[in-house]
Amino acid sequence: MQSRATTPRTGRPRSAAADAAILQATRAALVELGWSKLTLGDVATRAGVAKTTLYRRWAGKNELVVDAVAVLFDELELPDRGSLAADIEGVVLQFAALLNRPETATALMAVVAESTRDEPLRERIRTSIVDRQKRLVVEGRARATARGELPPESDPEVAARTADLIFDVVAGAVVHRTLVSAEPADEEWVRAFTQVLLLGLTGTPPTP
Amino acid sequence: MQSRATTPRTGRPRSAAADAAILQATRAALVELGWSKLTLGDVATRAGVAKTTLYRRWAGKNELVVDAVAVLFDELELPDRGSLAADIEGVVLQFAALLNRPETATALMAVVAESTRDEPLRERIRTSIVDRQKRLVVEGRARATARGELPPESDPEVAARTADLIFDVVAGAVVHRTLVSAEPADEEWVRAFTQVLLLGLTGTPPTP
Amino acid sequence: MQSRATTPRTGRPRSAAADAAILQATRAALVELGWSKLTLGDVATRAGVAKTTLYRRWAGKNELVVDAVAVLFDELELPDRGSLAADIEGVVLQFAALLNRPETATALMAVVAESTRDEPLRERIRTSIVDRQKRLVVEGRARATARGELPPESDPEVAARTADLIFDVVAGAVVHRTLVSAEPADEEWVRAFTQVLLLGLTGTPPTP
Amino acid sequence: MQSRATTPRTGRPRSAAADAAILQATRAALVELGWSKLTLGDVATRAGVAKTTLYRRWAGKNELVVDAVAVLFDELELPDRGSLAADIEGVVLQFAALLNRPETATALMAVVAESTRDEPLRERIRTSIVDRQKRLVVEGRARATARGELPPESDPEVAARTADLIFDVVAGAVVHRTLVSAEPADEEWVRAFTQVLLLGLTGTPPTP
DNA sequence: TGTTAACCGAGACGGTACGTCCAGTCTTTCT
DNA sequence: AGAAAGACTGGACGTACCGTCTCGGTTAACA
Repeated sequence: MQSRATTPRTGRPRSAAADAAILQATRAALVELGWSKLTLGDVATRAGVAKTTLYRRWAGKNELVVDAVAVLFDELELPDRGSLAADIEGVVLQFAALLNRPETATALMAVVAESTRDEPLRERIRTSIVDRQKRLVVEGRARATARGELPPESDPEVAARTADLIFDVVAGAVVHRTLVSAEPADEEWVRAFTQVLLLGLTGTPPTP
Repeated sequence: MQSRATTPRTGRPRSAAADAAILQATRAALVELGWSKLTLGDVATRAGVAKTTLYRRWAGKNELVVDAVAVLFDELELPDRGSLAADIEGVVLQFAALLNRPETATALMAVVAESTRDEPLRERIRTSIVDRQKRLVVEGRARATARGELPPESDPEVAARTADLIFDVVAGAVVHRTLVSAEPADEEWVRAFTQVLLLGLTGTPPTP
Repeated sequence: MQSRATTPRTGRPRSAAADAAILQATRAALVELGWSKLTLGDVATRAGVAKTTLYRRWAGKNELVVDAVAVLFDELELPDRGSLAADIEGVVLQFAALLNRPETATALMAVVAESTRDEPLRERIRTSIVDRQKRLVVEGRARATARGELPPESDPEVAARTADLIFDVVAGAVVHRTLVSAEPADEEWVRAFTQVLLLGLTGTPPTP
Repeated sequence: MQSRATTPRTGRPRSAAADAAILQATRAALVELGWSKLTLGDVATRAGVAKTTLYRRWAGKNELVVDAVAVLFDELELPDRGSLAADIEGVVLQFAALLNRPETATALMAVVAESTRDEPLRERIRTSIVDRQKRLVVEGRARATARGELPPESDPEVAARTADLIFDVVAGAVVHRTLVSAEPADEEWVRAFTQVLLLGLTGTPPTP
């Protein structure tokens, strides 16, 4: 979040409680107001903190919101449901549920929009949110390989490229369905999507 | 754009040139400044128009930008390239090129973000942009059916659902690749993506 | 106050009522809070006016206060009391009373302090306040000359220099007595001061 | 660093050098920035001292500036120039020169302005600056009496009142001339002023 | 062919939020 | 216990836009 390299040894240390309170207040404000009506002054007030304290730690609204929202994405898990199809369905449903929370979808899209003009912000999004979730793809793939559902991939570069592709397809489809088409990513849709995806990856339809 | 039902029978009619100038100026401002730094006062100045004139025609920044950007999406075409795989690759590349234009990506994401809190805006996006592009899916499907690449679908509801799914997968994947992963949707990626998609839809890999 | 030369012919004209309300509110705030605790935001609120309106008309606190206070100095008069001594005593007492009003003394000194670093402000003070009051000296002198109490002065430059000197002595003494020495400029003090001044100017003590 | 022999047995003693450095830095900042742009943080930095140290010794900006400026006024002297007129001219010129120094005029006026709302500050100004300079009047008067230029005054209360009046007239006139009228108190003006003052006090014009 | 109503430009209006700066206090470590 | 460093709360600053509201001045359809 902040640089740990520069170790200021003197002076009053920054309040760790303030950080937590600010991120908490940011999420609360996102829920109530949405991205565009969220103001840093209001966040500061909610957190019981002066505006300057907030600006000392984050460069602006975008950076703050990325940090506030990032932690929510770490909740995603990949419980072993016995088959690749079931695993995919499970994680996609979790992801859809996450995007339906009022603080995530609007914030994520807005920040992504800003990031098209702001390279450091894009980098922050990538490291704080995106790359962290690729673990789900890698893990699911490993599990399916162990089960014999997928052939092992020896070339690591091909494996990485495939993982990226899967990630973009899965995350993109869910986001688009939820936000742009504005239709629910419910169980029925998830099942249909999983079937297409699995068939596309393995050439064989999932066995129910 | 505006209601034509109420027919003002007297008085000076609105300048048609102003509309075009404003939309043009909006796109120019988007290119230069991006969504978040675009101001309506600036757009008005660029268009050589009073702010009042602008507000008389659009409710706000979001609505204006949707209209300004919508027309760009109508440029997408589906030239007959002889096979379903080639058709898909062609349109996906067009879409990727469109998202790489500086005025589209940032504007689209920002407006989508706003729309999560603004039902009329969501509706406007859907009618002005999203639904208009589903024609590409429907047309491509019909062409592939005629070629015998896809079996005919008798149930119109199933057809619609499948079209929606394809649309979300295609559009979502390209958007996510371009904006979130921030990697180019180049020919190599498009070929890999098309292969997965086609296999997922037909159970058979595309024949080169 | 503002330039009358540039006559903007288009656009909504500035509200004349706003000007009056702002100056009125400024004086009220000076009475309650004094110079240093007066804030432009508070003045705007009191005047029922937006902060921007205030900044559109005045460059800052200093300029506003000069304008707000200047009008008070125009209340000074020189009633004919029959003799030069009585006239001087009368106007000095008025001046002392004016400086005892809570909105004047603190504001005037603060603005003068600022003006030592701000030439345009100094000019504004001079034209809005100082020079306007020299009329009292000139008028009193003319009246005394007509009465035969003072010899006529033919050289206008000498007359001007003498008027300036008298003005500095009178205004300076009263201000210093009131603000720096912080003693009241009461009738007794004024009488003693007038006696010294008159003797200094004419060589003859005032006749009671 | 070694403690000196006189070091108290407990606690670190206050640095005497810090006091001098702070006052020095205050004067330097006044010269560069003027009263209104002088900040205590900046003074502390210039003095190589922590803000805490500064606040431990002075209550605020006003008190600090009074102390920083007071010492300059002690430079005023009353060298014996042989006649009352010459003595007055000498001290008035000194005073005018002092007020022309950039750190004095602005600071003095600002502090006086504040003092109209701050009784302790007024008291501090009086004891630190004003009353200390009345010695000049008293001394000059005694010298003139010894020379026979002024009659001896037996009643001490009358003497005090007269001294106060002279002080207000002299200081006030010079200050007003310099700061408000913003004209130089040069030799010509001082001579004219002295002539009026002396005639006012003695009934006889000064003998050149 | 003149009315006339809706349009147009310009720009001031009341607001809201911004991001910065400074005052004055507090907390930490070092001397 | 005092000092340096620097984070803290709180509040005003002056700016930028927002979306609305007068103004004076067109302009095209109707009478």
